[in-house]
Order: sequence, then C-alpha cells, then structure tokens
Amino acid sequence: MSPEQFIASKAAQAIKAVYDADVDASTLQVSVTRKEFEGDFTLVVFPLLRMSHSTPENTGKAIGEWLKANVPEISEYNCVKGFLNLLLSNFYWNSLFKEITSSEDFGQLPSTGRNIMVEFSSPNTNKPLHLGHIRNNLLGDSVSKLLKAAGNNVIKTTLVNDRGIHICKSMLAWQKVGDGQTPETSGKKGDHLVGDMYVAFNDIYKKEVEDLMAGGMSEDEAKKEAPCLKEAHLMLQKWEAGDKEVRDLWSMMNGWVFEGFDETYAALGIGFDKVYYEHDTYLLGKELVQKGLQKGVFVTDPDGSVWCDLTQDGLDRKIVQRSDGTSVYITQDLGTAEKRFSENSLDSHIYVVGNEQDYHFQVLKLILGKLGFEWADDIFHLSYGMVELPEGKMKSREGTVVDADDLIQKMYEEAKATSEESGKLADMSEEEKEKLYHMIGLGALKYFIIKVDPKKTMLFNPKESIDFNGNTGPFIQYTHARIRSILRKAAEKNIAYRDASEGEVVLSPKEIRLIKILNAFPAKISEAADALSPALVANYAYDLAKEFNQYYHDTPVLKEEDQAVLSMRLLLIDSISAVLRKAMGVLGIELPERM
RNA sequence: GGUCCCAUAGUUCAACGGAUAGAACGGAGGUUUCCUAAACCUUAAAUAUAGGUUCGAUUCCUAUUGGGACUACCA
Repeated sequence: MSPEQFIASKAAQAIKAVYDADVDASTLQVSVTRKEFEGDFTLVVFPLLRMSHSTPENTGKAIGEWLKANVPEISEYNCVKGFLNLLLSNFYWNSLFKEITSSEDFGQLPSTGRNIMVEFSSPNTNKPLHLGHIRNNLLGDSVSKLLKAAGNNVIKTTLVNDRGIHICKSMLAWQKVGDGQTPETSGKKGDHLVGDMYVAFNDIYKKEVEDLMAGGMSEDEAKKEAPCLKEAHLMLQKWEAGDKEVRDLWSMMNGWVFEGFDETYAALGIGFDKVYYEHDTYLLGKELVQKGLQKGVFVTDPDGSVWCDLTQDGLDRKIVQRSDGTSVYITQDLGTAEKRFSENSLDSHIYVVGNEQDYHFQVLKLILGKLGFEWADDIFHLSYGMVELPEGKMKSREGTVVDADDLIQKMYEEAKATSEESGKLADMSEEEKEKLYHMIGLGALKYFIIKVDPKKTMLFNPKESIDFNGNTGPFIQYTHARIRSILRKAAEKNIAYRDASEGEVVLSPKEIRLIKILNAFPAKISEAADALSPALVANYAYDLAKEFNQYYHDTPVLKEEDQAVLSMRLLLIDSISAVLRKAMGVLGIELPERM
C-alpha cells in the first residue's frame, strides 16, 4: 500500500470515529506536502466540511488529533487553512525504504493481461525520415515501453506506405534521369536516393506544366495533362496489374529505402514487433463497404461512389469508395483496424499520428461505431503537434526540412565536442568514447522531444537541445554517472552496503524527500500510461536527478562514519540510480556509468 | 461555413479543481578539503480578455481575441 492510500484509509477511519460518517477512502485527497510546509502528506479537508459541519481548521484538528492518537505511524500533525499536514514517523520511512530497495523489479507494474497495439512511424517510401518522424518514432517507442512497464502486452507495429502514385513518381524519375544509380554507385543512403528521385519528378512535372501553360493551357488543365503524370498513372495501373518489369523496379527501389530506414531506426534505437506493408493491406475494407451499404450506414450516389453521411454528427459527408469502384485511404484503415482487432484479440489500439489527421481519426472511429464494432471506442489517436524550427515551420519547398540522419549525426558531433572539451574522459578507450558520444547525443535529442506534452506544437532549437545543463537528457545522464562514480569509490574502499540495511536509521528531511520521490515511481508510471504521456516520466526523472544533486551537495555521504547511516545513504543513492535507469529506459534513453 | 487543437516569466517547458503558479535557459550576484563545478545557492520576471460554475479555477463551461491543423473520387 502506498503511503497515500495508507493515510486515506486511516483518515476514513478517523472520520467514522469522529463524525460517524462513512467515506470511501479512495475519494479522499491525499498528496505530498508542499516543500514550504511542515509535513509529509496532506489531507485536503474542504470536501469533508459537509460531514463535520464545522470550520476547516476545526475539522482538520479533530481528524489530526484522532490520527495522532490512534495511528502509531503518524507522529505529528498541523492544520493550515483547510490542509491537514501529517508527519510520518521515522520508523515508517525506514520500512518503506526497505520495501523499495528489496523489491526486485520496482516500477514494473503487475500484468493487466491487456493486449495493446501501438502503430507508429508509418513512413512513406519516397521520402527520407525527418524531424517530424523523429517525434513520432520517439513517442511511439516510449509509449510502447511505458505501457509495457504498466503491465500490458504491447505489439509495436508500423504500416509502410509502399505503394501508390507517389511511389510511381519516384520510379519514373529514376528511369528518366536516374542514370542507373544505385545506393552503391551513388554513395547515397537508399532512402535518400529515392527521395531525390521524388524531388526530380516534381521538377520535371513543374517544367512540363509551365510548358503547357506557355502553349496556352489553363493552369488546372496543365496540371492534369502533364505527360509525366500520365505516365506515372500508367505505371500505377501496370503495378496493380502485376506487370513484372514495374514490380521488379518497385521491389528494387523499395529495398533501397528499407535498408536506409533500417539504418535510421537502428541509430534511433527503435524497432517493431510487426511490420505491415500497404501493398498487402490496401484492398482491405472493401467488404466493409458492402456491409455498410446493407446496414444503411453508407449510401451510393448516382455516379456509383459510396459515401457515409456524418452531418448528423456535425461533420461532413465522407467518401469511402470512388465511382470507379476503387477504395480510398480511410477504407483501408477501416479494414486494417478490423483485421488487427480480430487477429490479435486487442483490447486497445493506439495510433501515433500527427494532429493533421485528427479529423481522419474522428471519422474513422465514428464509421467503425456505425458499422457496429464495439471496439471502435478502444481506438486511441495519440495525436501530436508539429515540430517547428526557430525560423518557422519546416517546408520541403524551401529546403528547411531537418533530415533525421543529419540531425542524429549532428547531435553525436556536438556531444563529442562538448565531452572532449571537458577533458574528463582521457583514460577511456576510443571505443568506449564513441559509444558514450552516441549515448549522449541521442539522449539529448530524445529527452528534448519527449519532455514536451505530445499534443503541443513544439519548437526544436538545435542549439538548445544539445545543452548539457538544465532540464535535459545529458543532465540526467551526468547525474547518473556521478552516482555510479560515488558507488565505485565506495567499492574501492570496500564499503558493503547492500546487506547492511538492518535496523532503524534516523533519516534527514532530504532523505525522506528522496524516499517519497522514489516511492512515487510506480504511481507515476501508471499515471503516465493512462495519459499516454512519456513526458510525465521525463519530468519525474529530472526532478529525481535534481533532488539528488541538492541532497548530495550538502550531505557528505562518503565521509559518514556511522556504518548504518553510511550504508543507508549508499543504498539510497544506489536506488536513485536504479530508478533513473528505469525511468529513462521507458524513454529509450541509456545512462552511462561514466561521462 | 464546419470539426478539432493550442495560448503560462524575455525564451523553452511544468502544474489529479487545492495552499504563496513550479523548473530550465538567458540576466544579476555568490559557493569548490565526500563523487566529476556538465554541480549547488541567492535574485528580478508570467496564467490573452470578459463572464459563469465552486469553499477554492492556469485547470471545467460560455463568449471574444490571437495562433495552428483538418474539412480531396491524395495517402
């Protein structure tokens, strides 16, 4: 039982004894006492006034008095306005601390038995990954880890957008101006090479449109009539017909892209349990159109196209099948969702997709509900905001897109430069140093992005992200390294502390504070998992690291002579480093032993 | 027109409806005989506006202002 629950249950008893009123302990508000007041935990008494028919002060006093008299763990109380501050005994903190240190996988919550699928990343194969994808990938990966820590079975998945007109454009450009280049001959990463081809197509297209307009055609018409676009459509038809030549080219170029993506994923340290390819799934959902028509959920227009009328729900009409009988994006998504729920017996499905698709998911859930799938409500769109740069939004046309590979490389270089400048790593092997630079560079990037509430548009300032001070990944990494360093020092001095935690030690207020923070970790995991917000865990880790620094600054741990106290302190900081590792592990950030 | 999201120090971010709205960066000043000063301490500085609900509102509701996204027989 957490201290909060413990106090709430005792307070419920107190209310029963003093006012003869029954209250559910879980409805009582107990929180950690704010720093500036004396006490460990605080009970908010305002909601109890209707039972006590008295002033907040008197009510608090009466409950506090009863608790002090009847609960041995509660040693003191004071009441400020409507806030009853309770002090717990030293003995209580000692036993709580022992509980934390003796629990094997502290922070791993018991299994819920729930199966949750998390879809994220879902790249297009005609563009290399950029900063926006990084936010998506980091969110998806850390949310998955978070849900796992909260006791769920998690299936990480991605849907690769590997077919369609846009792919044909890249293929066509490669045939026209690609000069037979391959990643090997060009020295380019596969995804970048194909991305360049996509850009090349657009250049050709633009020129053709201009030429047609110069010949007297209107802009709208020219955009439709450009020869290269027609060729691309022809290619798509061939692809759909299974034309061998087109399919071979498609396989080859996609292969390049996947190799490139794998490299980027590896650099980010993320992966998937299951990969779906759109060429396997794009026909899904067609039978749902029939089902919807039978149920009267969909209607057919005179031209043969099929629609879902959502005007009753305050939205517009949504097309689900074109007049030529082919399906659209949302149709696939309907089918894919059905397939996934039934094949994996999912309890929940989370889609990590940018907020530009809020409307899409609103429609998706609505239609699934109308089709009679009760799991429509178990779909969550983890919507995140755009990443902007100090200069403004990223625009591919203006060449301001921050490429993922470039950024990762830049972070590494910055970590290297700063580390070398500090001169603390002189005795490390080159191999260790390389590893460390990657750890720091990536930690900085990941933390900077994850610490922000997902739904907010965030500003990414490359210069600030690599800051080693303040609320940053490297600060936490550094704090961890210092703790490990202290523990190494203790080992050198042959100070054993793990088995020496018998008996009661007098704990300082700062030590109690640290124990409180450590104790809050499982609840924080649970809260963050419910809110699908890794940012909560990030900010928790920062608080813990900061608190350690403040504690260590004025508590001479290694100089302590009393063996029992020394052991307790070493055990305490050891626990801090363990919890830091677990919290940062949820964010996919490694912590070094030295830096 | 419709749907949705956002608005907090100079800047970037916090705050289950709870006490005097927290941090960090930047600014000003200070601290090194426990590990590693990439640290710590002190200091100035903010809830867009107007109503409402409540014992209590940054948080919930309504309106206004400002910013963003979507609203394709694209994906």
